Amino acid sequence: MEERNYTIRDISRLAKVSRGTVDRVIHKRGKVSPEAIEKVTKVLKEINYKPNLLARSLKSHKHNRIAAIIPHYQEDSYWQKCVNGIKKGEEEFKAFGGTINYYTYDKTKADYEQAFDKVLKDKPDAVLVAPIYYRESLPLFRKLEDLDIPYVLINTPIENANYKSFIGQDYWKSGRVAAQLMDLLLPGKGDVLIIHVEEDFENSTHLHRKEEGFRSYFTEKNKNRTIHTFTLHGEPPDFSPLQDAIASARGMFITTSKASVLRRYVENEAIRIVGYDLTPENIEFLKNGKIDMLIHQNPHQQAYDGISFLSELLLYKKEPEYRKLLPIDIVTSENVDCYL
Amino acid sequence: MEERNYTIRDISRLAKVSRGTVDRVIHKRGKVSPEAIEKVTKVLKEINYKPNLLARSLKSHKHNRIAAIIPHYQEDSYWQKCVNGIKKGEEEFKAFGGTINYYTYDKTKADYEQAFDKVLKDKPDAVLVAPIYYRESLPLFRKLEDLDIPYVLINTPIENANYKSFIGQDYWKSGRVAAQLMDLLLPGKGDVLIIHVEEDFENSTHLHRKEEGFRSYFTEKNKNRTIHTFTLHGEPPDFSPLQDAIASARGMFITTSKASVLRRYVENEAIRIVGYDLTPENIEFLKNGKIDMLIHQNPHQQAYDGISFLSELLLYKKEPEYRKLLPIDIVTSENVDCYL
DNA sequence: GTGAAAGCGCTAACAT
DNA sequence: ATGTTAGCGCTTTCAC
Repeated sequence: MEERNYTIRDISRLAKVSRGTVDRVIHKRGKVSPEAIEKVTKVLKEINYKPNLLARSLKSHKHNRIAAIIPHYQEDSYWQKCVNGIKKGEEEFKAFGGTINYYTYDKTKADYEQAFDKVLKDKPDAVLVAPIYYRESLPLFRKLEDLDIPYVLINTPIENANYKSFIGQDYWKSGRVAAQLMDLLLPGKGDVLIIHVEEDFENSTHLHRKEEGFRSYFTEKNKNRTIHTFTLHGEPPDFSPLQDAIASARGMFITTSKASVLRRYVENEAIRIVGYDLTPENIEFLKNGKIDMLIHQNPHQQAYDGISFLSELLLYKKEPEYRKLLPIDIVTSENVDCYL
Repeated sequence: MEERNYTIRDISRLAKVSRGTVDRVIHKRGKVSPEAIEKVTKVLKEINYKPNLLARSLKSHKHNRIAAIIPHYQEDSYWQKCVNGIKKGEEEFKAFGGTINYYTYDKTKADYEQAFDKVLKDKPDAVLVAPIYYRESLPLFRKLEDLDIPYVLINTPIENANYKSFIGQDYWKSGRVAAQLMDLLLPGKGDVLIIHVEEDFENSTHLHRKEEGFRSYFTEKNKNRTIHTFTLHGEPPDFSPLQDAIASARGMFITTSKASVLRRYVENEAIRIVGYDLTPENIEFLKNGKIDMLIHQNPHQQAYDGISFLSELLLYKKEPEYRKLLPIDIVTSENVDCYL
């Protein structure tokens, strides 16, 4: 039981080499004879050496800077929660001598690219990014890679990028979950609408995946429901495309956080609504029964995990999980409070 | 932006005293002249000093030991998950030079007390405990307090104890959630049974609270359903008390992890079942539709958080949250995978 | 009451 | 190729 942790000094004694050599072997910095390498690695294995991370990072104590690139959050409760998660991580990161700089972007591609450029100029030690634009992201990521700056993605996965970690949800599965809930809410039959409220729908792969998941559930279970898809644009959205379909529909699956907006538009009180995200208005409607179910994407946790991963990477050189898929939380009026 | 962190040395220079004096002031260890105290505190305020936690804990590197007191887990998937959570925390804790010792107890009070005694003899630096016995716990906790050993509770809250933190669920609320789900699963009418499978029901306050929450939902919503409660004993449980009620019941709420056991007993395939915990058999039945919904108590997270809290307390003297209530996760066949 | 100095474990620069 | 050593920031012991 008395398993004191071995130190570099212990290893050097056991392997009968100097501390410097041990360090060189551990970090593969070369200039070591094969025999020495062998002796040291042997000891390393035998004792199952775990370096003292505290000491390691104390030594290399440079003032680490993380850049966080996220959409403007002042008027957006989803991204506000994300910022809260970052702030929570920042607290801890600060105590170890780091800082986080925020680079927010207006929801336009140009602004996104501009924010990114600023980051590239500032050369931080690591980057956390919520990249809502797919196509535009890849070339920007390449630049980070050229500068050897590690980066972590949250919320939106971008394929073919060499990020250290992606933290978010399996969107296809979340669509399946939504379908199951809808099915439960509408026993028997009843038409359902899938509604995307998003300007740049083509470029929003995650919404496509939600829809695919949703439809796959009914296909697989051989439930024949009529399902129509609509994409709405504008702020506030132009509802006219819905006009005809809404009369016969008994349920709506809203793939963005706009469930409450649709709820206000639709007069039929009995229509069942499943949506995403715990925005204040969504919560209000959930509590008074006007929205039935919400799926929680946990922006707070995503951001916090992202910062944690990066701090551990910078401080202790600990490699993060490549993909962290957060659970697909089902939220009702009864359990909503514990997700806030 | 160039906010380098100040060090003790900086402060000593600014206040024109020695590093030792600065340290004595910071830690209020006395033997300092009033003038020195004043000079130092003034500087401290001006620069908003944040000690480098890394260095602090590197120095005071005593080999920290945490004791984990939990029920035997070899044949119990719930407590196995708890152990996994501890193990995950242990990984990190080890890297900072700590160890965790396990003290498991057979599900009897005597064994619980015995395990506790062993802990008291070993005098660890901190204790994580899952105290399934209410009445027996308090005097044992007092002994920890006498020894000034901080302890954290998971799973079961014990009132009037001076624990550093409780991590678990709001059981009353989880009963409410179960009720809402049951209501959704049984549109309109249908009798429901509440079933406790527990030897020492009287001493299990958390089960009472689940029942209260469950009933309160229906009362509050003015849904008049017939609800009967049964408590089963024995291993395997003696089902005879159920015999009469089961024929007319359309739903069962099982307050422990034994949903699958009841599922196997009841012949009526159509009966709706809401239970707790992701045991392998529960998961199997959930996936093939024989159980409808499960509530996840997240033992893994509870344990992990508990260890994290204690390590941070020991390493950095960081006080944990007094109560951390984990979300009441609703689990269905579609989202179960992301909770595993 | 105060200051000087050693040392926690690891890293990297500098000798050899 | 290998060994030695200074030093990261903090704490604590030991002189004074």
